[in-house]
Amino acid sequence: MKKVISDVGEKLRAKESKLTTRRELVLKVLLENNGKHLSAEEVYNLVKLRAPDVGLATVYRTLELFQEFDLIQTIDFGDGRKRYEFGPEAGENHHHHHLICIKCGSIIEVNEDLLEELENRVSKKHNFTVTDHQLKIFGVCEQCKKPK
Amino acid sequence: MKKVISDVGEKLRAKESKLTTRRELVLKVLLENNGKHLSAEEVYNLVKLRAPDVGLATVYRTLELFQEFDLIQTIDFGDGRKRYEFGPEAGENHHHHHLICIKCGSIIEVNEDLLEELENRVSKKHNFTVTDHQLKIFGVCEQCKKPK
DNA sequence: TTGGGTGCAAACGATTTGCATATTT
DNA sequence: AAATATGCAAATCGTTTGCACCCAA
Repeated sequence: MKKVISDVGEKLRAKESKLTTRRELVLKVLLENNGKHLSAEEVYNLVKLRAPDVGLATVYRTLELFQEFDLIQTIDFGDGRKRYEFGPEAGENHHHHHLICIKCGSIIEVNEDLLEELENRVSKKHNFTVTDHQLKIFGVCEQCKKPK
Repeated sequence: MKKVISDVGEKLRAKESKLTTRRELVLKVLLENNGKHLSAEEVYNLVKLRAPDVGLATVYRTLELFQEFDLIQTIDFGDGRKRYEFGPEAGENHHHHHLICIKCGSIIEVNEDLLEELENRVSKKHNFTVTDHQLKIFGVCEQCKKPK
């Protein structure tokens, strides 16, 4: 993790930005909760545990900054707030998808990427250069199917 | 279109709701602009042309009602507002996907659905019953690739 | 007449912004 | 010192809600 942080530091410095204590904390929180799809407020609360005087605005600004640097990705599960996750590893086409349970709201990550063929077809047909994609699959999860 | 409207009327009446003049106008606007992914405010403005005294709230309430009746679907292109579209034909698994140009923001609809195999795999693996899915493909559209 | 439907304005919740202050180099 | 970062509070923006009035069955 140290490596990630210093790498990020370099990236930021390259564009006259600083990796301040606050920003580093936001980054750590994101790293430590990788896969949890935190909302801005959740990040804020976690950061506040270690730096009780942070402002919510700083968290938002930091998240925006990280997005500009392609360090994090935002996802929208349709619950009215954006969620943030670290990665995907820069440049990689390392997509993962989400199963969203319409009963309990839980999110399951799926790491298979079977969209290549579809993408190829589509990009030929429409002369569209694909850079990214997002797939959300809605349904009912294992837990919610169990009879009680 | 008349048929659609009267069908909708029946559907609503079946659950002690009424297809009022206002609601019919909202429905017409949606039908006439099928494929345009209107936002609530856009619908509102179009309805206001024919009924200058509508309230924005009514439009929101109507859109919500139509959703409950599965008449329309909402999509979120990540621009901070929900967008609405008529269909898909009730019950059908008639999904279509969207190509979103990251330069000009235009949306291209794709009517192929090649996700079945992926869905099958995923639902077996996670014991997840799929009810719906949403695919957004980001990239650069034909227009935006043209040198000027 | 009775219950839903509607407009208006106020309320909301997530996010953004202005500004004066604090921090980093 | 110069420039960026930050906290706070106020502002925004899309959307929702409370309420008094309106309308259709």
